[in-house]
Parts: sequence; C-alpha cells; structure tokens
Amino acid sequence: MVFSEKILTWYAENKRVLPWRRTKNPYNIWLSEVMLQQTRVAQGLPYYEKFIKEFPTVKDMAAASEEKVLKLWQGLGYYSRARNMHATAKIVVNEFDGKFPSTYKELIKLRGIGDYTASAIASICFDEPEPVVDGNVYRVLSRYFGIDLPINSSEGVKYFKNLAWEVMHTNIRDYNQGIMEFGAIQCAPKKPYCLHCPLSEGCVALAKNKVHELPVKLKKTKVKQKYFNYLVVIDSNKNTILEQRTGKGIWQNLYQFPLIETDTQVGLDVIKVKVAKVFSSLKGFEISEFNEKPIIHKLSHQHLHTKFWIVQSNDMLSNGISNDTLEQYPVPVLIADFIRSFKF
DNA sequence: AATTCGGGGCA
DNA sequence: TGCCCAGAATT
Repeated sequence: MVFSEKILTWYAENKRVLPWRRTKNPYNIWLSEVMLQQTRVAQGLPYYEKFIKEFPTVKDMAAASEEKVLKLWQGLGYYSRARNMHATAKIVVNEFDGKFPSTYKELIKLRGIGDYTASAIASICFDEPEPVVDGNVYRVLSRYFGIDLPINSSEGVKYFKNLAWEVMHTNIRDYNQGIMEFGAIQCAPKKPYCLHCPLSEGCVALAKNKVHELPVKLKKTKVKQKYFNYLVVIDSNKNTILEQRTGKGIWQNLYQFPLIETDTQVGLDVIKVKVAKVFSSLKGFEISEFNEKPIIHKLSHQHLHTKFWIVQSNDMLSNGISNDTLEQYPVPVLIADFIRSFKF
C-alpha cells in the first residue's frame, strides 16, 4: 500500500465521531473549519453546537447582529474569525442567494477563508481534488518523508503544498480528513505512537530517529509585557461603564471597562490622578484596589499585567449599565473572569 | 517576509 | 514554562 492508502485505511478504523462528519452541507463544514483554525477539536466542539443551534442556516447568521455573533464566540479567541465569518455569511446570503460557492477558486475570495479552509470546503463538500495543508499535515508529511524545511517559511509552505498534491488520494474527502485525523491522534506532536503505527514502515523520520525534531519551525517573536488598569466604576444605582474596543489590536469590537494603559506597574496614587482627569464629570469618587497582585493574562504575543480598580461614586451615570445587562456584552475572558468573581 | 491576531491543554 | 492547535489577514 502507498502512503495515501494507508492513511485511508487508518482513518476508516480510527476516526472520531464528530457532528460535522455527518454532513456535506457547506454551511456546517465552513462553520466547523473556521472555528477549528488554530483551535483544538475539544475546544471548538461546544461552540459548533451552540452556533448550529442558534443559527441553523447561513441566513440566520447573516441576520444576526455582530454583537450577538461575538457573544456566542466569546472565549474561543482570534475574534477576527467571528467578524470575518459574519461578513462572509452576509455575502453568501446577499450575493450568492444563500448558497456557498463550490470551488476552491471562488471560496478563497471570501473573508476568513484562506488556502486551508478553501481546500477543506471544496474537497469535503464538493469532492474537488485539492489537498489540505494544516498543522497536522505539516507534521505527518515532514516526518514520513523526512523534510526539514521550516514549515513557516515561504519556501516550506510551497514545498509542502506541492508534496501534498503529489501524495494525495482521489478519495479526497476521506483522505484530507484522514491525514489530519492521523496527525491529531497517531502522529501527535509530543508523544507519537510510533511503536504501533501503520506508517512506521516507510517513515523517514522514524528510520533516522528524527521524529521529535520534525517538523522544523522558525522561531517565534517574543511576548510583550503590557500593563492594564481597568476602572470598574460603580455609581449610586450600582451601574457601571463598559466601552467597546475599536481600532486595531486585540479584542476588536469586544467590550471592556474603561482602560488606562501604563508603561509600568502603577499604584493608587497615579491611578487617582488619572481617574480625576478621565472622569472629570464625576463630582466625587473613592478608589480601592481589587487585586493587590496583578493578574497576568497570557496571550500568544503579550502578557497583560492587569489590575482592577473599583471607582465608587455617589453620582448617577447617564450611560450606566446595570449588572444584569452586563452579561449581554461580548467581553474578553479576562473581563468575563472578573465579572464572575466580583459582586456588583 | 514578518508580525499580529486568544485561549486552553499538556508534558 | 514552552509548544501547539483542522490559519488568515495585515504590515
């Protein structure tokens, strides 16, 4: 048996039961693929169920507000995926009569759909012979064929896509899902089960004892340290303030408490002065520290050293938000955790 | 070509 | 603590 046939055989015997494997409906496949970008199946699965229940069709999603979509997406991360997905839902409804395009070439034009996702939808839904190359595929191919080109170099990306074309099977639907599943379950990043692997015969990395050196990946940039001070204002009605994050950067269009970002960790004295400026309309206020030690919220590229400051005032906010409407807003996990732990 | 988008799980 | 996850868009 050649490589692709072994993958198909392994997949037939080992594939997990997953909701999006019961259908070829492009809406379902698209939703699952976008959710699983840089995301483990276990983490994405409950979100997929939620979304299908709330938005059974692409038309339902297109009709919803972005805020509703972001709220359902809350906690899954990479929120541009949700915004792009929502934009694409509207395009599909308004310009394609609610039907997804059926070719790689057309699919990749849509927002949030790149090479991988276009290949996945085209092959799984429409049997177009287009190999997927995701993190799993990079790992399987680099190990089995002993390729040490960096998978995140432009040369590596081209090489592996080309290799994927050469070794793929005509049963593209099962092959594509099979090689990814094989990478996720059998040819795992840290503890691959090489001892009883159906592809061990012919695996270059195993023969050369280089399984744990592959795939090769270029160094990632170092994380930035940032210092966040969130002002949790509480007025005479026990209302508070949320603001929407606009512009570029993390958590775009999500909500948060008024934020003061500083270059270093600052204390109560500094915050007092800043609050007096930011909330000059407040007649009087008292500030207390919620957490003495900063909460370090770790993201891929930044560590957010965060302090929450409780700003109590006897005034009544005109734009105040009551604590029971607070949970309607899409917020970052950092804010959601605070709201859960704090009694308004 | 390099950087920037989250959050969680695992050794 | 570092690495990775059914990547894409922006700089």
